[in-house]
Amino acid sequence: MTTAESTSPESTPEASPRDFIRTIIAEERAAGRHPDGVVTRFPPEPNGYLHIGHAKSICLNFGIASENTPGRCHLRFDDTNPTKEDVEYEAAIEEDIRWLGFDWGTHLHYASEYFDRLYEDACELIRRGKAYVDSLSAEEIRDYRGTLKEPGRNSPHRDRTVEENLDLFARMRAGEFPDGAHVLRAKIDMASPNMNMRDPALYRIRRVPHHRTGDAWPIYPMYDYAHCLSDAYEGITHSLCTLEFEDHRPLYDWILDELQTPTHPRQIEFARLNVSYTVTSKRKLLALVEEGHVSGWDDPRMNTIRGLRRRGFTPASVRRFCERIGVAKRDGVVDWALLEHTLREELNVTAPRMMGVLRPLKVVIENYPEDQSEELEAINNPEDPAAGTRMVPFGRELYIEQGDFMEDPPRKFFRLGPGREVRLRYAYFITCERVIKNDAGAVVELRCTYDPATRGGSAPDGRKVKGTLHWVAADAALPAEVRLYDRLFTEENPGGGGRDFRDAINPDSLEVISDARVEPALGDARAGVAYQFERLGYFCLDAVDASPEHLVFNRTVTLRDSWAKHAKGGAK
RNA sequence: UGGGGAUUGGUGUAAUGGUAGCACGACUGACUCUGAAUCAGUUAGUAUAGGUUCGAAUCCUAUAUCCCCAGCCA
Repeated sequence: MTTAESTSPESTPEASPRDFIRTIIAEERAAGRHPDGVVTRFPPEPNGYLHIGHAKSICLNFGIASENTPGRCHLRFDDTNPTKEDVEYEAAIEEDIRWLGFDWGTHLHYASEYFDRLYEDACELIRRGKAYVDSLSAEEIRDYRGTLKEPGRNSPHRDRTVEENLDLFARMRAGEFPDGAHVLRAKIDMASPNMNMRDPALYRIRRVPHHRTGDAWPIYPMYDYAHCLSDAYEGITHSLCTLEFEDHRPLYDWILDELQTPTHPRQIEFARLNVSYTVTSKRKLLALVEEGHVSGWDDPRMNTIRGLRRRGFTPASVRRFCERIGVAKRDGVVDWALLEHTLREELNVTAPRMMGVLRPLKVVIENYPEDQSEELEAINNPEDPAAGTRMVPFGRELYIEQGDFMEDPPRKFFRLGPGREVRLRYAYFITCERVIKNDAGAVVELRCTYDPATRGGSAPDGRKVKGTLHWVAADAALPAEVRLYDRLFTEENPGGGGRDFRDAINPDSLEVISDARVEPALGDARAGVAYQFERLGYFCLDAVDASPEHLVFNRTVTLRDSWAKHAKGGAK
């Protein structure tokens, strides 16, 4: 249903395409192509968990499909190698994609569901004289392939007759041969400058059960053969993949052309996502898990979708991030800070404010009546009046942040110090009168006075204080464990320059604070909900380790902190 | 001269022969009951060398640099 393209100037149907792929598609559609809609696919191999890099591809494929009605995006598991894959990963992958906010409807597919069809098409290729069974060993095939600069040589088995090939291939399929005895190869050109065209393998013998097809097959198709045909079978119009497959496109097209498939999807390549201070390679991610550098695939420091989720990132912030980074063909590294930015951007307007003290320093208000306590009203979210207010208990004994007091403060320090007056947020102005230290000379308690007239946080006489501190009432506050996460690597490109990425692992990527105190309202915190601990950052209840008796909060991301920068100076 | 791809501020990304723009970051300042947010501003770019043109990030020529390819992995 091609819409009549109006040439009238007022017809600006949609925003212009955001990237070169969308531009290509828009041009094709303007030319009347894809009348039945644009069909894309996300084709993970079920051999690992999804990470932030996959999120880019997911957002791209599902995004383009939804923008090009009546488009659709399939989820297809590329399960052609049973020695590496497992159902365990499939459920996790589906869950992660759904969490990100995408839906493939009824289009859940598996390359393995096409095994019969793929086999028939392979026979057809043989009949057309375009494929042959080779009986060279793997080493011999490698040897015959030549090198990047030298052409390969034809296999001695290259000229077997169609009948002979058909018979051998049928017997491969029947399970007559051991692994490695034969391989089905495309007959293309052993002298091609493109290594992928030097008679690539199409099928190999693998006498292992497949997690979906069981013992039905002793032979399995290779990626290059299965992928393009799966795309064609499903009516995919655009097969979007990463740059390293650019060299495979001639083969992708060759197979579809030789088989004269009814449709011929267009493969378009784009640059994979790299994010600074992280790794996005299955091998490295797996090593982090298996070698115990992290607690698992969902460790909040991992850039896996599950890791980000447990850490407290939101689906919308990840999607927004993927929009911001764009899609192009240039290899690059995106700042991790951009992901943090999109997260803060969202959480700032959605997250309820709370108060929590990470490193408690006791404060006694000497002129506050013994045995008195009260509740003070606090705003839940200044960015969202509809979020309302809550009551926070206050008393004679409080905890403030150790870092909010300095015995000998520098000029620009706005917080508490001997003789200084500050505001306790939503409570009172207090003045530090005395400092109590332990035998080691460490400050363990502050004796302060408060001004009853400043109840609520403002002074009737109009006097100002420079600093406002967060606090909790000593007896009403809840104990909590808080996990402070920092980047997992100390280098922008871990393992760059040929070094081992393990050498760049940040030994301080996790700091556990076991005796933090949080305001009582946090006792009702639920996993998956982000809270802003005022002046500290965004936190969420840990979905795995927290319980009603033992609160555990993950710090998702800190608030921007211009004081910390100023104070640290040139520190790293 | 194996083949393929890429090159725009610190980072990512627009501009397809006509004002090099946007975002992140960094830095200033204003405001502030979060040193947050918000607001205002500053910073900084077409890899190099030629050429075509009234005019070049864009077209042409050469050069440089980086990435990918020699799995019976995807």
